[in-house]
Amino acid sequence: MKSKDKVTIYDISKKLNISAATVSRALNNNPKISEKTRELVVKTAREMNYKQNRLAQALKQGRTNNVGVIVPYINRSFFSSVIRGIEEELTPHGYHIIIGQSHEEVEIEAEQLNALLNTQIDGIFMSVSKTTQKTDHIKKVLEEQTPLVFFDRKIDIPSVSSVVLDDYKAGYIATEHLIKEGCSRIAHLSGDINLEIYRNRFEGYKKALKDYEIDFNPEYVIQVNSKIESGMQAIDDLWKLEEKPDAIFSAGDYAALGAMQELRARKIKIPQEVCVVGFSNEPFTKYMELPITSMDQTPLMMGKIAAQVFLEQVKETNAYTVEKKVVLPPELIIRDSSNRKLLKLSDVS
Amino acid sequence: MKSKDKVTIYDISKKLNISAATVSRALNNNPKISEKTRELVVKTAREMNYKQNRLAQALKQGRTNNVGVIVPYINRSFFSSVIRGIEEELTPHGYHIIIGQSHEEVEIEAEQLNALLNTQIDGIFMSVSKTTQKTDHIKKVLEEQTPLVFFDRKIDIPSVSSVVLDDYKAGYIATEHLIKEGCSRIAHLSGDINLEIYRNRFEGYKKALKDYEIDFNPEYVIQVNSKIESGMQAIDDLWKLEEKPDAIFSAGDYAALGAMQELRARKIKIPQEVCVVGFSNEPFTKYMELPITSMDQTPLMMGKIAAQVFLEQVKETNAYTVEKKVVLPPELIIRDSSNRKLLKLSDVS
DNA sequence: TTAATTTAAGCAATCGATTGCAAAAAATAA
DNA sequence: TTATTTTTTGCAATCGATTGCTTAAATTAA
Repeated sequence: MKSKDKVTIYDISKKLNISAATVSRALNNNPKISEKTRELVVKTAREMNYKQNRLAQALKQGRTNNVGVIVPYINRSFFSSVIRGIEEELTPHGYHIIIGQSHEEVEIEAEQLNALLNTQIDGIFMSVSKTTQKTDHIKKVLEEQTPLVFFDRKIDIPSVSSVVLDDYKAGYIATEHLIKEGCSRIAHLSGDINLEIYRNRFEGYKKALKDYEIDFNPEYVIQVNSKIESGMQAIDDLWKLEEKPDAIFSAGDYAALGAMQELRARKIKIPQEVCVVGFSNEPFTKYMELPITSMDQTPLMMGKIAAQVFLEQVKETNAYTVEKKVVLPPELIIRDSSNRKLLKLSDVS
Repeated sequence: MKSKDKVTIYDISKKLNISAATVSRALNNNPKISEKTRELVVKTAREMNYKQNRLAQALKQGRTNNVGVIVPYINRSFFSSVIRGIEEELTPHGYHIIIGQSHEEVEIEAEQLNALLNTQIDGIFMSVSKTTQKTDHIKKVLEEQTPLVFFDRKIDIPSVSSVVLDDYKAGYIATEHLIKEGCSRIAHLSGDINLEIYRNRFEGYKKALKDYEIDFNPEYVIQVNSKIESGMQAIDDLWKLEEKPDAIFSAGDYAALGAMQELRARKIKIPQEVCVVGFSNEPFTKYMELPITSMDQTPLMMGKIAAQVFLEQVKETNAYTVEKKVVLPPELIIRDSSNRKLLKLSDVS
């Protein structure tokens, strides 16, 4: 597994009795090289099966054309879709993507970040972990002058760009939708309040209640994680209340699913008695027999835009870092779990 | 975004009035360096916030500690889980993963492969695209002496290791399960026969029929893709037959889902009238109200084992390439869509 | 105290490609 | 034909870390 007898520009230069500098220039279409030699070099390079060593080039030029992406887990529909978006936008520009998972642990996140910086990547995309409170490890990235773009889960640091969903609006829209479906006792299954995104969804929820003059009831707010069980537990808790909710707005699809399963187990009809709205538009929400209304976060788009922000940033060569904060509009995908109107129309089944 | 005033070993050597060689050795725990100087260097390095430039190191040592992974799409539960497995196994060894998508196009696959080779990765993991027939671009990897490990979708090339599922057995088990549930007219929704995995599943299906003395009926075999619609279409076609099937074994979960939706639309009871078995154990199969029986491919495990095979391969320094073919056992996850027994027991709902 | 041996540290080449500056070659003008 | 300008090409340094070989320093033996 060693001694890869790689062809270098020196091999080509020796064969043609010219200097390596000329070979390099010829291959890079430097105008100072005559057409004849260029063609000769290119032809010979092909014949000798020459492959440029991007490592050496990177060392000399100071750029690797690699970018790093750090997410909590890559096998989550949302994150892998964002990565796909980034990849599709960046590949045409010659970039490659190196991925790392933080496993929602800030320590691992810091390690991964450090390792990526060592590797001399040209930029970093990241969605912070739930446990990320301190920002020291992230500030180190900035000290290195490495462009950083947050997506979805950001931390507010001056001069750092980000692409996020308008979670406040999303919370508002979801709640408003439920209100318009005739619900008034709307419970909210919130995510970890440590994360800005969940705070915003919660705030949007409260604002909608206020705008429609519905009293906010703190008992209707339950904190859940992204496990199905926590959604079931939430229903268990809520149904101990005097006044049971008539709608659930969950900040996550898995909790929404758990809630629905528990509701069904209790023979509570969805959406007739209780409407349910989830968040993330995970693939399964669509495929259920009773498809779940959910908030789409347009992950592909998010990835592409994050990539564009990065590209702009590296283009602005000498410029001061331009902070760019992109906020994407959420899109509520209304499905049966909260669609009473549809039910009345097509009362087939 | 330029002039990253990076600290190098030369900066450290200047500050301490020693040579860069000594600094390098000290940082690498070379025994030829005295304890005093080692400590001094390490301490100073930390103070100066020195970060090793892995690019320069890689250039010198001829290894980058980067490996490439090429999959059709990364935002598919199966593939992203395999990648996660590879990542978890390789990160402790200091490796990083660079990913690329082929979009199921052999041309893109070849480009990605080429780009990765340029980047000087230390190895490649790949799952070939559906359109991959020629293997020229893959043989180039071998010429470069770069370790290659196929996972799931492989191509038979001598001396190349692979980690795959025992698809033949999987096909057999799934079919046998259906037979034992009392089904005898078992249809098979097959994937693209160009891929070995689908051929094997099909063969396993046929063998099970044979072993249980059920006549193979070619009319019961329909080729589908991984779209829900093709599963619906398949039912449409099958239900035009004189003798309708009483079971569906789909080589993919999405087609299975489509089939179930179409069956339900036709008021055909699952599993009473028709049993359904899918393949891949996509997350949604579990979350359905009528959960779908599916074949688990243990993707995390597959990724980890592929990584182990790679690690062994690079460890065997001078050895001839050792071809290693790992075949993982499939695991049938039996759920309601094919579980008539359960139905009789707990006839609650 | 001097010679022999061990230990620590430095010199300089190397990995492969790039690029400013200088030199050579070719083309043009005088 | 010679001087001048323009094109081409080459020299050598550079990016940052590593390592074989050599030299210097420290330690031990004589």
